[in-house]
Amino acid sequence: MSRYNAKVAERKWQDRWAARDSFGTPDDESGRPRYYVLEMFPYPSGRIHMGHVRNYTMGDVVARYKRARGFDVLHPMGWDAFGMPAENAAAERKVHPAAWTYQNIDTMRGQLKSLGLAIDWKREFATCSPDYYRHEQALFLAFYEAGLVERKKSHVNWDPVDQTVLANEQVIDGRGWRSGALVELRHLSQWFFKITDFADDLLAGLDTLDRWPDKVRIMQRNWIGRSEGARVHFRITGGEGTVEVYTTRPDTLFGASFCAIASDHPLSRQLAAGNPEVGAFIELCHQSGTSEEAIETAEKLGFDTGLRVAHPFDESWTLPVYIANFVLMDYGTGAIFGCPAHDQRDLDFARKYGLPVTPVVFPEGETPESFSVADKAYDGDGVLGNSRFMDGLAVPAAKTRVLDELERLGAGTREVNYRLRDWGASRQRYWGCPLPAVHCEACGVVPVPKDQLPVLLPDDVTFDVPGNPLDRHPTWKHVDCPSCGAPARRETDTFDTFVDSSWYFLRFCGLNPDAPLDADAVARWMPVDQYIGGVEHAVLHLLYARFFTRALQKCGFVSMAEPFQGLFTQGMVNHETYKGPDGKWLSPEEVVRGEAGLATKDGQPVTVGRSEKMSKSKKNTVDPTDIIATYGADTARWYMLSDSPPERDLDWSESGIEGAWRHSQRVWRLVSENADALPPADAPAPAGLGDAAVALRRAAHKAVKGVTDGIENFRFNTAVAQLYELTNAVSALKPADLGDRWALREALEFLVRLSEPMMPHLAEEAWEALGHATPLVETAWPEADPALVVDETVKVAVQVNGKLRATIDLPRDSDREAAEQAAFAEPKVQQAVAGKEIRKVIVVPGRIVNIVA
RNA sequence: GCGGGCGUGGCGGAAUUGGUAGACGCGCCGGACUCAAAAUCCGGUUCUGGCGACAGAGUGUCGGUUCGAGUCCGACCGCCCGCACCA
Repeated sequence: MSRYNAKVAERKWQDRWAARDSFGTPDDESGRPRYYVLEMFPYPSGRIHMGHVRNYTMGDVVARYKRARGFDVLHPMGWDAFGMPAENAAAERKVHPAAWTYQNIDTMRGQLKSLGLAIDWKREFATCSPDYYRHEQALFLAFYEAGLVERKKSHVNWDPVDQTVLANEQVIDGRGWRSGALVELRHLSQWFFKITDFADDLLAGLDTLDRWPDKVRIMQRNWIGRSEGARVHFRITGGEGTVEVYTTRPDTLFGASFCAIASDHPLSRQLAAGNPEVGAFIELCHQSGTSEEAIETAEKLGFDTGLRVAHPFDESWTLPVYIANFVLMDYGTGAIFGCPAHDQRDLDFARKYGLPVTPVVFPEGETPESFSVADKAYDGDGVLGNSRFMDGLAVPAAKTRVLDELERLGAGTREVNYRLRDWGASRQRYWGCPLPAVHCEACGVVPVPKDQLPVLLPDDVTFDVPGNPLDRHPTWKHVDCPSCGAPARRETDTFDTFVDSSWYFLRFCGLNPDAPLDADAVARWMPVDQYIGGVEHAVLHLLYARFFTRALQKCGFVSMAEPFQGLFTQGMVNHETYKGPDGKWLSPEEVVRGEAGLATKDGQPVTVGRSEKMSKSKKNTVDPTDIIATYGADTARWYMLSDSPPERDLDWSESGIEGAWRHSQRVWRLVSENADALPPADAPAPAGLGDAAVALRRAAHKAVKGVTDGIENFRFNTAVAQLYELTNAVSALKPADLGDRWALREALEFLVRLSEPMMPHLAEEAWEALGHATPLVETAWPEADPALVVDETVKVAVQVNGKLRATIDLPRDSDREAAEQAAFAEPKVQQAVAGKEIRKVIVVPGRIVNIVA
């Protein structure tokens, strides 16, 4: 018997699959059902990490399984290749972003191929290739014509020292990551996709996505954030104009004690012009960075403008107007009214600035006399009080009433509002798809005509100074206006990389050289049947891709609105963290397992931290290449699927991977030890199988059902457990006669066939050893015999007052009476009910008998 | 801060969706084989008490619904993810 040599066998089968084009995409009308499985394509960061291995292994299991079930499968791979890290590398290491990116792609392609993935590599592309992004530019022009593109001002993080726009992740505690300077908020004209045009449709579409995780749908629903409320006009007293306030709680208007406007509200800016103190406060507000998180967690600050506004229902009641750092200009009208009694943030604000707190909603049993608010706002249901015409009404009725009243008086209107903002899609960076537009003094903004595409990125750029290399390129931006021919300036913004990933799944259907999409191919393959990726993309990427598909539908490119029929979000790969005596992080290779626990190689004690996402900064990474070199791809794949449920985080452990490796060796041993003694591959079942043979057959057919169900339901860990059980059953049988050996062949063949999606190379090698000339990838999935899947007898639990007292074996179809009788016959049961009155007997056939005494 | 999720033996987890909690794997303990070790094979392994048969407790915490709760409801605690220029 030979030991299984993973290195040799994996190479052999990868070559053989490639030679047979085993994973090519059938593009003819085969009549077979089609299945499109896609994993989120990777950013070519340098090397693959375990998260990639997990993601692509899961997709590969689905792809191989569906192929075995007779589907034509599309399973492609590409590269999300534009983005900031390439520019950072360019600045730090003087390597061109393109060179860096393509080098990384080569490395990572090699690593992925070593995993033996069932991918059609002929469809590979990188989004940074002009062959891809020229089509993206064409799509942009179509969107522009369809009115889905808009230019408007929005704010960015500006680093005043580096003179550059910062991404949110480059802002640390309100300072630029390189310069350390306090960031400023700047307004720039930017390009937007009008995703808000589709807000209602994106919301409604969620209800049709029944193969998406509920949590993702809930997150998207909350992100879109549709709310029904009111726009209320607060007239400025002793001056001109109104403050327009959006609220979802107009019922609490009589509890108002102030109004607050955003720091970049037009009124704030107007006031700043005449008052340097206001200007200084606004500047203070702008020093936290633009992220919502930074704004929301910053200390709540307000500035009393001295302005007062009249209450919409009482001219004589005036409220102060504050500028507040927690009011967002992007949401609603950029102004709120504060009702401290019923909103925690307003309450904190009111306490800080000494503003009145008047409760107007009272929980059941409370009255305006009995109820007061101390340091906790009341945001529950109740009945209105202190509220004039709303007194005595419940909250929903009060809302209707106050809206009617506002509209009657012309003091406000009903308004539906969305939290969702338009998609700001332009970036002041080099390594992205150039935005095909020209700025002309006479004609304004002019899109680049279709026949002048692509707008190519210039190669000769430098990264020695911060800022956008396109902007300071000596010649690139100087062009003639496509409209009037006068000298003009090319747009130097590039696309947000989310644009690239919003249509790549459509491009995979068919690489049409002449157009962005191949309509027939898209119709054939879309929508994606199963999309797999991390939850971190639950909102942005997935929402943008849904928007893009709708926009493409509107422009006539595709016929469907929803790109991803099934979605699965997998967990991260974690690893323990280690620290040496000096408090510095240690990598797993630097740590050895000694007698007294973990230590460094020179005997220093090691502190073991909890398991966290693998990251370079904590040095708790494990390189897949090392694992594949040591154990083989199959073992790595198997471990990725075993133990942890796919949606949950997986803890990488050395002993776990060794367990997986032992299993692969065990399967190989069982096959190679038995192969010679087995009856031929297609021998008919001999008559009169013994008990052991029948028992093994039952185990084998149950495994077929269990593994099939596990894969279908994305419960790969339970599928793996089924295969372990089958392996145990196979190794338990010591064949005594031909019948045993026949059953052994069946069980071994099932084991190998069912293992193929998880460990394809070993399965192929074992299949060949079992005497098969046709590779497994061309062999159908087995069918379980229903008669062998169910047992003849079932174990039924007998409880007395909910406590387990006995278990009884009963024929599968026993009725209630038989179960009850057998239960009472048990001595333990007799003992437990002795001297008690039987009040009730609950029988769940095949499950449980519960005697209530 | 807001939104979403998760929590079960020493560890990763399973539990036909309200019906025997702990499948399967890891680790550990004991045994076989071996001069020895590795590898492999067999047995045991939730906790507490007991030599034992057995008894009791037990799914983050507290409470509730039910004949019956890991599963449903309420409150709390802890951890993780996202927050619009990271991808």
